[in-house]
Amino acid sequence: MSRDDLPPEAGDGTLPEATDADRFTNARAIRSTALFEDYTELIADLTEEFGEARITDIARRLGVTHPTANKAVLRLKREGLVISRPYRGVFLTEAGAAMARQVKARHRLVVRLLIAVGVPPEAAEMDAEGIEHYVSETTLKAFETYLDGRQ
Amino acid sequence: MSRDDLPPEAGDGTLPEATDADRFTNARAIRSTALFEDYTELIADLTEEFGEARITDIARRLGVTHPTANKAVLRLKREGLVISRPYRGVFLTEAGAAMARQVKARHRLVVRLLIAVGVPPEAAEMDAEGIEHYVSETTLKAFETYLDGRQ
DNA sequence: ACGGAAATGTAGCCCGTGCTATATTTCCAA
DNA sequence: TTGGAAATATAGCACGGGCTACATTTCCGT
Ligand SMILES: [Mn+2]
Ligand SMILES: [Mn+2]
Ligand SMILES: [Mn+2]
Ligand SMILES: [Mn+2]
Repeated sequence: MSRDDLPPEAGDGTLPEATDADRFTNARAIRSTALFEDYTELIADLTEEFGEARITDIARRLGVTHPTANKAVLRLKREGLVISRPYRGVFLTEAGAAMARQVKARHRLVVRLLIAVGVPPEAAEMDAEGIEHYVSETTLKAFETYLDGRQ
Repeated sequence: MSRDDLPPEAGDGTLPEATDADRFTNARAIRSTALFEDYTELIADLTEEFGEARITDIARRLGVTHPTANKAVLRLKREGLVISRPYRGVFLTEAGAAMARQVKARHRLVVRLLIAVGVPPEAAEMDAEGIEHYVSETTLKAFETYLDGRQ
């Protein structure tokens, strides 16, 4: 039952295959940023709609309590993604706005692709909320190419 | 700046749209089961390869330390997904095996679809590790239909 | 102008998911 | 057979991300 011989890399000179651990490690790394992505995207939406993003509105749209949203905003602030003053609205920094733009683009593209392969729009919108965070640049490019190529 | 008038449901008799909060709540729920899904799938793989799933092998394949894997196995045990005796291997219960089968099928289907729309296999495999957990039954069905329909 | 309602902030709890350090057990080779 | 290496278990720390309860501040209608 020896399994010490699982190839950590190929014996020859070739690049090692992306190992299982790489995949899982990648997924864990993404998981830790997914929440920030959802927050920045949402704050961008609210700011566009109302001129500011209030804690209460953020919390309601996310389906969490406001203390939860408040804590998350503190983390966002710590990471330099938003600015805010006590008892006032939350606003994206340039870094936050950049993240929001990128995430929103990914979100839309994922929804479009899902619909293009036959997923009902409702389900596409629902599933995309999770999927969007795990779609790499490479895959995004492929989605674009696919969508362009079909008319 | 009044936003108390955001429609919680449509004024008429129609079903309320899946609201933003629903989407995020759904994604949060899935996030909390994704780890179990990866573990059961991996334990099934190791069991098939070696006749048992050892903590060390689980940890190495996931790219975490063995105390982390050990703790996770305790949670899996608590949820009735695995059985194990101290200092021995880990084995799936019927429920765990069922989860593993379902997750593996989803994993493969997601990879196949990504490749079918032009994603390079390497990237497909990488991204699928995260995406797989967020694909609903409805979307899975659509993937199957799409893949069948293209020859 | 002010009093109550709404919004925001904070404290403190729970549990998950990672880690390091250390103890214990099992296994294998000499 | 036994001693050391490998595997496993456990303790304890950190932090994320959820909650409730309560304090504070802001806002608005009378
Ligand atoms: Mn999302
Ligand atoms: Mn999104
Ligand atoms: Mn996975
Ligand atoms: Mn998988």
